[in-house]
Amino acid sequence: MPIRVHDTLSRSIKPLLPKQPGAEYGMYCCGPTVYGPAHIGNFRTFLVQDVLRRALQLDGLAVKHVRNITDVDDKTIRQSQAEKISLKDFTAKWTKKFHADCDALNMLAPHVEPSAVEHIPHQIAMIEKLVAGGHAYKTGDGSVYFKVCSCHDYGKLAHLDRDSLRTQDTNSAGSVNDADEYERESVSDFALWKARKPADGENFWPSPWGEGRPGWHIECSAMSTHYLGETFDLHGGGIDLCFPHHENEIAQSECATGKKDFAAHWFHSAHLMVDGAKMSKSLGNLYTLDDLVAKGATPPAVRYALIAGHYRSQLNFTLKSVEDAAGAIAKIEKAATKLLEKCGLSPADFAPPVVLEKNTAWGAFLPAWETLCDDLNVPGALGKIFTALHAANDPALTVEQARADLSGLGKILYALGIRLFTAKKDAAGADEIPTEVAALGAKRWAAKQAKDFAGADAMRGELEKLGWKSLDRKDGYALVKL
RNA sequence: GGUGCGGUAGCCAAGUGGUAAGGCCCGGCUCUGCAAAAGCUGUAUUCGUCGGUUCGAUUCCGACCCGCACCUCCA
Repeated sequence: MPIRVHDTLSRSIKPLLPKQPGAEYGMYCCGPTVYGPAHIGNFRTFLVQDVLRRALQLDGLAVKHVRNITDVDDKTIRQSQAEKISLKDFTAKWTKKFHADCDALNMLAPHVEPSAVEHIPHQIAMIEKLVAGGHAYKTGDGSVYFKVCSCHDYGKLAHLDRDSLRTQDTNSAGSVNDADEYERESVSDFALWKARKPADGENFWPSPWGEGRPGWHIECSAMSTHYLGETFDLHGGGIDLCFPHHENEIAQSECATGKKDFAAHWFHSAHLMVDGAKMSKSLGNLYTLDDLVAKGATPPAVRYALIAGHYRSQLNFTLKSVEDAAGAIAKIEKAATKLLEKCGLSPADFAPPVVLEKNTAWGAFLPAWETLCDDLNVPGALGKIFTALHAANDPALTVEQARADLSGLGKILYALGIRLFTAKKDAAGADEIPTEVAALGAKRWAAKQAKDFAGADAMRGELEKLGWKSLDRKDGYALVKL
């Protein structure tokens, strides 16, 4: 059963299938502009794409995931100059940080991660095609603009009316769109190539139109078609990219190639809100992963919190949602541990996707998988996971059923990118029990066995002062850090 | 003004033309010397408001109220 998700172009839910059975499934996602640490809003989008990719792979598709790095624009240039380092060193630094955060959030690396700067020749080649085809023109300063009126179905993605576009003279920020200032023929025309300006410093490249740098939109068109072909399967990004970025990508790509189906499917995810408000620097609610970790959050819990809402709905992110997520993960771990015990396995054996027998079984987790396949309904799937987990706790469950359930759980958690038992591994070193604590624990246990409850309780108080507590069972106890 | 989305329990969040998944929190029970942990279990006569269609609507239609996003380089 193919995975079905919403397509922005047709405004409908469509199955995700390669053009021919067995063919590679090409998905292109607009990546980050590396001028600082990415914030959790960026990661929500990348995380949703990561879940989609994992699900597609689990469904048997040969996915080729391409996600670019935008490493030249006003912000990267301005910041690198401010720090007095080269653009290359500057963007390398933040690309590295981005990768580290992605790893922490358990995101699969894209198969190809092209840099915009390294693909300037491809961009120039595409611009040349557009100029030759009458879709672009050079202005007096050596810039090149895309001629929007040469593209008859411009606006088809965002469903915008071209006439209103051309007459619009202010943007949402209230600033005036002055066509004359840029020598543009129309305010809706956009830059393909930006002529070199003094403020660019050393950051310019040669082109048939003179020195300069590429416009933002052309980067993605050139890189996506270079790695995935002139028409490919799916293009994704945050909903804000729908217009103008994706609209412009469609226009320039289809005008350059002459083909009308640049991307077969447009996959957009809704924005993240923080504490009920739009994220913004001025509100001080623009969290990075490091910010959250500093507040005590763990990356797995952040991942869970960020994917726990449906991708087409705005998600209101709060610190409490991360705490709730940590509790939910712990609950899954407990139930998984029981299943593992039933099968005679240990948490160390659980590495999604769990390979048991042929690993084809879904067990009680089939409903969760089916829900995920239905427009990537992560919150619905999570609900079905917990329902299945309750059922799996039934003492009457056979080992055979437990193994099937474990296989299904491993697969659905793989799709969601939720790793279990990571905290224990990390804490193994940190939780080393100091000898005095161990001695005190043993003494308390002995007192308790001797029914000296007052003494035992007193020693429990001492343990707590040392930051430890004793979890007693019938046959023994375990010391854990508070 | 244009385009689009949403209002479901204390919080978060699915879903369906036939009388509301799940998570967090909270309550109860079991277990326990007491706790903790763990397991079980309980909590929306109700799904923004008002109409309409229907045997029946939270789910379809209309109106309204409220909130949100995008509208030229923000994921």
